Amino acid sequence: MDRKKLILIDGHSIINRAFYGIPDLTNSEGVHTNAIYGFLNIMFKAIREEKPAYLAVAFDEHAPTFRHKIYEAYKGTRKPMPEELREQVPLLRRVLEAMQIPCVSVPGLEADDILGTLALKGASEGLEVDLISGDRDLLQIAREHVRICIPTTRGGKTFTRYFHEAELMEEYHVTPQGFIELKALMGDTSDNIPGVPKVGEKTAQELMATYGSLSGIYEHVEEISKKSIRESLIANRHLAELSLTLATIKTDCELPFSIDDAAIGNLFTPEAYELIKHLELKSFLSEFDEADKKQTQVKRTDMSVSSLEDLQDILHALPEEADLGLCLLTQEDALYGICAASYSGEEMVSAWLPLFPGQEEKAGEMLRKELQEVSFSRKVALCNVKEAYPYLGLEGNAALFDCIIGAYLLNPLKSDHDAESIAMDLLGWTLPGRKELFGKQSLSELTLSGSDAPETIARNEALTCLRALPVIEERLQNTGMDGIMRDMEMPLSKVLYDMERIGVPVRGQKLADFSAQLGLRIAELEKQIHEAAGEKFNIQSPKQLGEILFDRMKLPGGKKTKTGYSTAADVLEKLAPDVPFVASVLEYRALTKLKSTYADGLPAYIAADGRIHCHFNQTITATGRISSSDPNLQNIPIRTELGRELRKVFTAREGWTLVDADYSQIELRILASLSGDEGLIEAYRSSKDIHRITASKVFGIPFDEVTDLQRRNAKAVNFGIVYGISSFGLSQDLSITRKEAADYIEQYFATYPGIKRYLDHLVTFAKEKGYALTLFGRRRPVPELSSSNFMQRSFGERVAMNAPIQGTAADIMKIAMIRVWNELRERGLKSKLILQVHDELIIETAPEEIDIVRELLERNMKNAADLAVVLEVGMEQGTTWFDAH
DNA sequence: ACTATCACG
DNA sequence: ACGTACGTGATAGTC
Repeated sequence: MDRKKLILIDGHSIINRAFYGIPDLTNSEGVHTNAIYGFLNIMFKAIREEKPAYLAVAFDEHAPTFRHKIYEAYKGTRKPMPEELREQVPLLRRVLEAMQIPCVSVPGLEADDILGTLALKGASEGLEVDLISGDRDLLQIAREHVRICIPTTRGGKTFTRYFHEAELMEEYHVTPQGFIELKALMGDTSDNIPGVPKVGEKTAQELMATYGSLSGIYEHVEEISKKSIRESLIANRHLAELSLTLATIKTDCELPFSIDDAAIGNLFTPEAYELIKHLELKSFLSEFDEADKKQTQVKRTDMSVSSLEDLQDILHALPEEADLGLCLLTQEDALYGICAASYSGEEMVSAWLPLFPGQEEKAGEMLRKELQEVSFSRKVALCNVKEAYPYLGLEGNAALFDCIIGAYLLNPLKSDHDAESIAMDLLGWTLPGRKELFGKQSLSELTLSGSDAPETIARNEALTCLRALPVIEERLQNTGMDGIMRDMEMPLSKVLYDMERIGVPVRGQKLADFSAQLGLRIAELEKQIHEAAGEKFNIQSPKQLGEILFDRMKLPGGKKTKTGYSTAADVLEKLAPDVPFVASVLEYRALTKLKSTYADGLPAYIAADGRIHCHFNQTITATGRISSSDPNLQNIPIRTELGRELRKVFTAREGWTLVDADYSQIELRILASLSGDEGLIEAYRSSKDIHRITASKVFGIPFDEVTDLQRRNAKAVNFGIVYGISSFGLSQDLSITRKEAADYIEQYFATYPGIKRYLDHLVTFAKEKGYALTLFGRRRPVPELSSSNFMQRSFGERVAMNAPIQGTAADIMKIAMIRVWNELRERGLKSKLILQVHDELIIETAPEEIDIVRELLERNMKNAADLAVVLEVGMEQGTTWFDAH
């Protein structure tokens, strides 16, 4: 006979996990909801999978409690609960109550003890018990009919590890009782368990493995070979015994609660619906709504296809207007399979075709023919469209829709977007992710072993795209971002793909020469530094360097970070003028940075064609900028003379030229235009040096009498404004007092009152709406604005001021890139866009096209937006990037 | 896996 | 009183 299931949840442990595992979420009133969201996710997942008859959640009476606070000598080291989490606990309890799920808490009892007691009670009453906790302490409760479930949340995805006695034995080589004794030996500062001094994790495990139990260890204590361990064990026997008591979870508490009270009734009550709706946890509402519920359970048919021809027939037979979900399963430029999903009446159908090496070409041909070369427009939804372009091509009539990009636009704060998180967030589907299904195996390994994981992933991804497409489209429309998706991001994805494909030409030999040259100087410096210090140490270790500088050499200015002294450049620079040693360290730092990151780091990325094909990431930044990685070509040195030398290795192909165009002060010009401040707009119309004009106006002196220092200060204020000015930040940058910085800012705002009005408006707007907007309607949520924490809130205010400016600049550059790229193609030019560095574009240009390219670059960049001020573009050219910028 | 540092806009 | 400029990615050291 099957035993019924009881699920017990460790309330505080799981809500903590959820809080730290899920990015900040708020409803439109600013109530934080990420922990509630994560908790409910874990709970619903368990309910779906285990179909329990009973469910209860245990809480400590006062959060956070310190376990065993009777033992005063060992003060707790647990951090206090952040306000953003604290406020969610009572809300969660209300939701649970509304769902008629009992929350058990008893004054004077730890949640652990309640859970232990209930688990054993449930098991003895004939139930199968699942105990869900993020806390490994509960592992000691594992036994027959009691399973410990530990969920892990990463980037919004949740998976669970299950522990019976066997798994415990496998991982820790102990029984549940042994687990308590293990912990008693090694101690646990977060639970205030002292443990035996000198015995850490390793020793404790060895001892337990050898003697089997704590009493076994003490029976044979004289046999322990390590003297220090043996003596500590003997001397601290009382601590071991105390720790054992402290580490043991009670299983025999008197509880005013019986298992019957945990019987699951109707979870989906109207009260719970209202609460969840108010919290705007929309993905859970579908659990409530019967109609929605049916919709997510649309019938699906999985077709297996054995040849490209068969797949082609299926695609060919589809109605012309039918939208598609598509997954091209790729890894490292190889195609492992194709899955297409569509509707057949009310039903969803997915067709999966595994592929073998060598079939790429034919597969691409077929896909282009059936999906792209059609004479009507159909929507094809997929994930990571850049990876599909090699097969689908850049031409084509079907409207490609990248769900990942759509999901990014809807929430650019989320760390990584993938099909599984889209399925969860937008469809309420709980799907296994690649990490779970693939483990550490590659696609080629999985294919060889005949695993069905690739098929599962591909089908789920294609179906998710098919179903998520209308949801994302609707949300983009509701948020006014459908235009950005269609006219900016999707076209841009082609441009970025093409730039990645073409790559950037790099001279490997020059890098090697530069590396050798740096190596010589680094060796000299290293010798010099070690001699001056009087001992050899690792200069690259902030810890060791800090000790030498501030403990041994007694230099002023110690302490800054949590871990110890700060040895950051701005700290050292204040010491450098007086201390040659410090100057050497700074030079050493600069040179090793150049060597390791660039001179030695870049060659690994040079492909067989002599070029670097970096990734231009379209779904990373909070503001809408592109980022570059593997390698990052957007942070190649320029600010120092030596670093700048590196740019000489970026050399156009034989006979060609790099044409480099950059926007001049684009962010400040955007600020002038968006704020409508007449002073700043007029300043730009006069087309004189903007920082000098600002200095002249702010300090009230004639333009020609502005000193270099005054100009530099004005420039710093201009920058500061764009970052969301604060007197502290400015004072740091200029090495002046906060008061002086505040005076500058006040003067600045008096000079340009429109700027002040505009920045205030941006903060008010973001506070009201919960997000910041660019000129083109791109959103950035700013949940920090409703934080009760001053620091966080101030950060939110700066973000509210910066995001529209930085984001609008990013939008304008994206428009320019699309136009430049299109024109290059339409005119059949050979020259190629190869690099973007936020306000700079580089085109590798054929000799006969230089004039054409210069003209079209400048025109398209200038006209990308119609602002109240001109978008000035600077233009240079040269054989190398050094000469062209 | 996390922190400190530093390269760029 | 709080302790910071905005946005990224790579490397080395530390735990």
